[in-house]
Amino acid sequence: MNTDVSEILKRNQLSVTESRRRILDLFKNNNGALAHADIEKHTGEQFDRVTIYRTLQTFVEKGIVHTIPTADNSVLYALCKDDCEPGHHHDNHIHFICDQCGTTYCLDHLTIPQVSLPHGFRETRTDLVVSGKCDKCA
Amino acid sequence: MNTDVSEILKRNQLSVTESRRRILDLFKNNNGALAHADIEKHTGEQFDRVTIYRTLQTFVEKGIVHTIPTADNSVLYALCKDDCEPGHHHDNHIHFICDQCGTTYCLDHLTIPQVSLPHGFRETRTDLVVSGKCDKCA
DNA sequence: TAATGTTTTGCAACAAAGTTGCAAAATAAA
DNA sequence: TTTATTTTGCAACTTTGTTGCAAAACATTA
Repeated sequence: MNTDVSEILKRNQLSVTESRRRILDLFKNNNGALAHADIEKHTGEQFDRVTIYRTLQTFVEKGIVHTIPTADNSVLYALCKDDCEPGHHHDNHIHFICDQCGTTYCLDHLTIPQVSLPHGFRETRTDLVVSGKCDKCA
Repeated sequence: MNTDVSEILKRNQLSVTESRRRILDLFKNNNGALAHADIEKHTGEQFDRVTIYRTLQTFVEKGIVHTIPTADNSVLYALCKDDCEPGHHHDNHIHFICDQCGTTYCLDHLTIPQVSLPHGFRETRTDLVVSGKCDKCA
């Protein structure tokens, strides 16, 4: 599985470092969104805060992960599907955040409906985030 | 117009103070969303940062303003329509944020479409935020 | 309108989140 | 293996938000 993540890094012209491998692995083995703090914990505080910030930023730029805006204003990151490219995300799916357990779900099968904007407005990104209680907490 | 905002404050069982009047007045005369920093500037740094935080929090609790989650993870606040009640917002409209000028529009006439969640998931809040270029910047 | 009780404000101190510059270490290329 | 490039970790800093508490502002009643 480490070979797996190494491949992804190489495909994105990134040098394969331990922090990048570990963090990307975390996303692969965790189908949900992760906050900066989650990553810090799950990696056993092995990496510097700054390194994690920079790694996440790099991943977003390369289209490996995308950010999710939340109502309580914390940044979440989740893996992109394969059709994302550097600088151009295609993550037009709906996100669900459970208020109780905090888990964030990428509802890949639910696409964001087309919004007909007023005249002259041009869309570049749309986020649809639902919060409430997930099936485990309801 | 100050009578106007005083009325709103009283209606919500809030004592009428200068900061509350000034900040609510700002929202009334600015049909768009405001960030904490905007309010600080527009009030000429007359009020303490803490006061502004607390005032905004109070307004959100009372259903006078609502928050808007943004992709770049800054909190925005906008006036609620009249049908909002304490602890229960009805701001199910779409928000548009212009990447260029930073203005946030409440697209009141565009309602958020119903999302059919997976079995067992219960919705309490839905945010749909579109970003791009507004009619003035496009 | 003056006196009283309650609420709100501003200050200080703190906590959390994120950024930047730079030398040392790790990775890639030769 | 050596050299060049990239990434990391540290330190210091900025920005954003929170909390406790005394002083000031507000609301209430007489």
